[in-house]
Amino acid sequence: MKLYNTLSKKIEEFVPKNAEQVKMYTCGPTVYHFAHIGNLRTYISEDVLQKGLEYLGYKVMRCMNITDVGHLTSDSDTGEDKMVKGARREGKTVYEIAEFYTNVFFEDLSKLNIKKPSIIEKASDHINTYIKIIDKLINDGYAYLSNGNVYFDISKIDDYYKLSGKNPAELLVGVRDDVFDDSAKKNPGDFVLWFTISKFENQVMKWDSPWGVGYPGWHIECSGIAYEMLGDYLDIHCGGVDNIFPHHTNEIAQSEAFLGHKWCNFWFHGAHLNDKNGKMAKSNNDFLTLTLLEEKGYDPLCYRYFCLNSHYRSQLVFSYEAMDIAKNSLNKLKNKISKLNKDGEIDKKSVQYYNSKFKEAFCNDINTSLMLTILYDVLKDNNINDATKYCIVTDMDKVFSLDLTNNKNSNNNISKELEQEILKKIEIRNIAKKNKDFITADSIRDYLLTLNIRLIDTKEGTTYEII
RNA sequence: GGGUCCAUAGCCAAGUGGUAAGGCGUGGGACUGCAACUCCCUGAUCGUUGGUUCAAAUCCGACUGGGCCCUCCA
Repeated sequence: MKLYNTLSKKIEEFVPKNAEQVKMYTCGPTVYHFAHIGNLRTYISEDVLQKGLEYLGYKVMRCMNITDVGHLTSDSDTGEDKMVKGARREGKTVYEIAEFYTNVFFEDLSKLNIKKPSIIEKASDHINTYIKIIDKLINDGYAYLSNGNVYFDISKIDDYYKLSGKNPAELLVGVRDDVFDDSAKKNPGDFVLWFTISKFENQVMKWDSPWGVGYPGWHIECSGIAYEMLGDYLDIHCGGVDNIFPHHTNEIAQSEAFLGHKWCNFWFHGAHLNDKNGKMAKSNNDFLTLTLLEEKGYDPLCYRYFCLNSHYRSQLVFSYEAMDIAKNSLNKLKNKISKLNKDGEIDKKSVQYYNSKFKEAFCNDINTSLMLTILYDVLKDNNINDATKYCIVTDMDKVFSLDLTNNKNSNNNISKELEQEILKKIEIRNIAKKNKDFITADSIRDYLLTLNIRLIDTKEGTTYEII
């Protein structure tokens, strides 16, 4: 398949080291707050990537970290740990905060039909690995101790800026106001591998290390977990574009210095979700959560559809108008599919034809928009029967994961009592219609609509559907 | 200041040199007591401007307008 690689800035043929298995690493959340829907967009993109690869026949071994420690508001040694900040905000311990938001995160994934990675590791469970790596980096001259912290010396790496494409000579350090120059660093771009207690009095999670009691820097956790769980080589590393610099840049520096060889061939980055004013970020405290969307009447899968309609490398602008469109489109789509007659002989040639079109679109740098178009093409195709269409749709939904064939609002899901009541009302309405008492007839129709039950009048009689 | 990406109909969006996919909406029609649902029909020469080419939305330049990054962030 063809996939854009941030490392080369080109679309390349994706080839895993092992022909059948893909080792995929995904940067997970820092569990100090709710995930916002922009965060979730990246996980949706990664989910489509994983499922698409599986659709092509690969076995995907996917690992994700949960950051529950050592993630500072700033990477210089000022600022405050996010976990500590979250804990103080809510009057809980950092452990409670981590557990609570980890669970909420998994619930969000589940609502969006995102497959949970088979390997999920907490940052705090791999301290020994970080220590082992840092120790070797110091011994090999890549890292140094200064003012109580261990720093990575970026001058020891030839192409440190390769992933980010930045020009070091023109890079301004500390463009942002809240970033301070750390005089303990040899180079302004050096980053912390291990903090000691001397820097933070209020850090709760801390461990003993050869350099004193403290905690790991943010970047080392992904390198450590990936190394321990997936070994010396990665096929693809994923994350949001904001991670390109510095997080992924630093991961490459650490991991390759430690391993002594190239670590990961492919870097996959999802573009951001913006609102009309630009970036949606947690820091402005006014971010949209999946729960909020649900409260406003949007099924989480509408959001998934919304994301699938655009390309993962294009910035996407969120608006309620766009959500309404997605909701409407998905409903219509599901409605059409639910009316397909599943009985009949399946035309294998057509199945194969559309499968290959579908794969082709996926293999073209994950063109989800085109994949959806193919789905619509299938439904419109007059040369194939319903059973064949149903078969193809079911197959495609392995990647889409939009619950296309299982309608939650199916009429089967209502109680017998309600069903009886509806049928009785329909009967009364029929009589009213016969007597040209349209006021009564329409009031029944309107009443049922308030219960999200829509009457459908056909020549054969009146039926209903749950909307 | 440096870097980078983008600009296609009302909205979302595909398109990677040969004369503009798809979805939603809108308008019209069929159906209906009226509607809803469903079905049929319906729209753009691709930000502006130069250039390369037999041929450009697609390549190059300029301009305009945006987004993002430059150690919080998916």
